Amino acid sequence: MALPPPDAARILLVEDDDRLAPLVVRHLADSGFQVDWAADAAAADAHLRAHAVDLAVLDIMLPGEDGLSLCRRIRRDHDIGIIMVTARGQEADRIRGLDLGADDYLPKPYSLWELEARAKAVLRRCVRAGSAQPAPTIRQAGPFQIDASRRTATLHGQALDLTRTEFDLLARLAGDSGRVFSRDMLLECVRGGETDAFDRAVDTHISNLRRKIGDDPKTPTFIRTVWGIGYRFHPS
Amino acid sequence: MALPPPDAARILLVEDDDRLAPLVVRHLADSGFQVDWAADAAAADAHLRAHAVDLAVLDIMLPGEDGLSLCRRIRRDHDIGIIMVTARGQEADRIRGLDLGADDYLPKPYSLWELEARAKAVLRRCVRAGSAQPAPTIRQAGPFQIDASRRTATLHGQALDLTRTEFDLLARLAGDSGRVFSRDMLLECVRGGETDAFDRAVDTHISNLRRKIGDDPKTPTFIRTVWGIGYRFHPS
DNA sequence: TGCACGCCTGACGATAGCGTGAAACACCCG
DNA sequence: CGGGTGTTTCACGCTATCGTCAGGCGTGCA
Repeated sequence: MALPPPDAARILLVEDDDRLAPLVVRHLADSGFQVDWAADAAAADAHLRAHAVDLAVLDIMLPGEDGLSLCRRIRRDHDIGIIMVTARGQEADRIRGLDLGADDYLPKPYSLWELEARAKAVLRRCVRAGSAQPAPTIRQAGPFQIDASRRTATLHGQALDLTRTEFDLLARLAGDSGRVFSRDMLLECVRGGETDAFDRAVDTHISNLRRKIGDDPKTPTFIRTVWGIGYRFHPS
Repeated sequence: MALPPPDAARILLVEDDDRLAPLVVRHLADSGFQVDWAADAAAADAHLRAHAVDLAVLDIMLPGEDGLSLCRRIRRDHDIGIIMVTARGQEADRIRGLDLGADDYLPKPYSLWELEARAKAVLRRCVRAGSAQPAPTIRQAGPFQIDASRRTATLHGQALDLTRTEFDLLARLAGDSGRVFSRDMLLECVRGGETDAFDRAVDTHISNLRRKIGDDPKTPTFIRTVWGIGYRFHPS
């Protein structure tokens, strides 16, 4: 196993399965990360207090305190990326994980390659954006160009006629390509926190938005449904 | 952040560093410039095609196409000032030798005041050199001509009889074509921040202004309503 | 002091856009 | 393959928002 470079991103894997964890550690380490492994929430907490970490990969199912409340606490106390890992058939948990501030989620079983790719994506976003999220006034996302101060969006140079909500949704999604957003997160972004609307209203806006940008909902190119979770934007 | 004056020079910052860029934008805006921020060359290109810009500040290190070829293309296609920002001091000499047509060079790290000073210097030179440049206080926006110092406005050469507020509104809106202004922003720049008027008062002035410039409120050409947000000026 | 002008406000339709429910459809899991 | 759950879409009622008008008020000027 190659020694990671001194400036390698530091990942903390929180996973109680002691057959799986060493494999993950090994793979991520081979990919150039500096990886530590905690088997439960208490160990993770202790490690986070003692060491700098850039990204936490949390299994939801943990002995003792579960990954959800750990996620919430990490998000509150540390400025790091979070990827939640969940066993299949835990839709509610997955959804809540995102709302607790996870940057991405990964259903089990996942390929190590997939985890590596997502870890890199999240780290890229974290390093560049930090916790604050200043957005360029002009942003290019694939064939889209989104101008925040003018509230205009173009696709292949063609101006889009979007409503307020549609524009806000597109700007939020495209502003963080690849990141998964739950409906509640999107609602909050779009309505500024206080609204009593059902999160299903987001579906309607996404539907309208897809129609306006010519995205076939059966095989969407840009705005992709993450089943049971929400939506993510894909620039290509 | 203070709103820049309507006749402010327009700067396009092309910088991919999400931590640095907002600081620069903020500082330049506070210095009285109108600033837009593009995170990569593609976004910058698109913006330059669509909007008037007086000065581009380019980072050499950009994702995708680098700042050097972007600089060359801007120099070829647009008659605007260019300041290149280089990552390291020694590169500045090399860049200078390449003669890409930049008007000035700034090595990183630079102070915001230094950038501000150089921007002003370059803009001064551009204004002096370009014979086609209108006098500083007079701005052309589509068929409108707005003279800030004399506080007069003409449409197709025909003088408009505007009240003080109407003129300020028109000057502010037309001074940054396409940009969306909320009623609060408009109120603030018209009343200088000290007023307790309802933002709906803006609607009345817009209504009166539209009548005077012959803009049908159902299908406005120049002053367009952005539903739920505010207003924007469109020169065509 | 009286008048003219411009600004603000409140009221009143008109309407764009939003949220909701229902129905059709797609997807996951056993 | 079938049940259950999540998603897409549609039409419709509702609300927030907008455009306009008339009236009151302050200000500047003659």
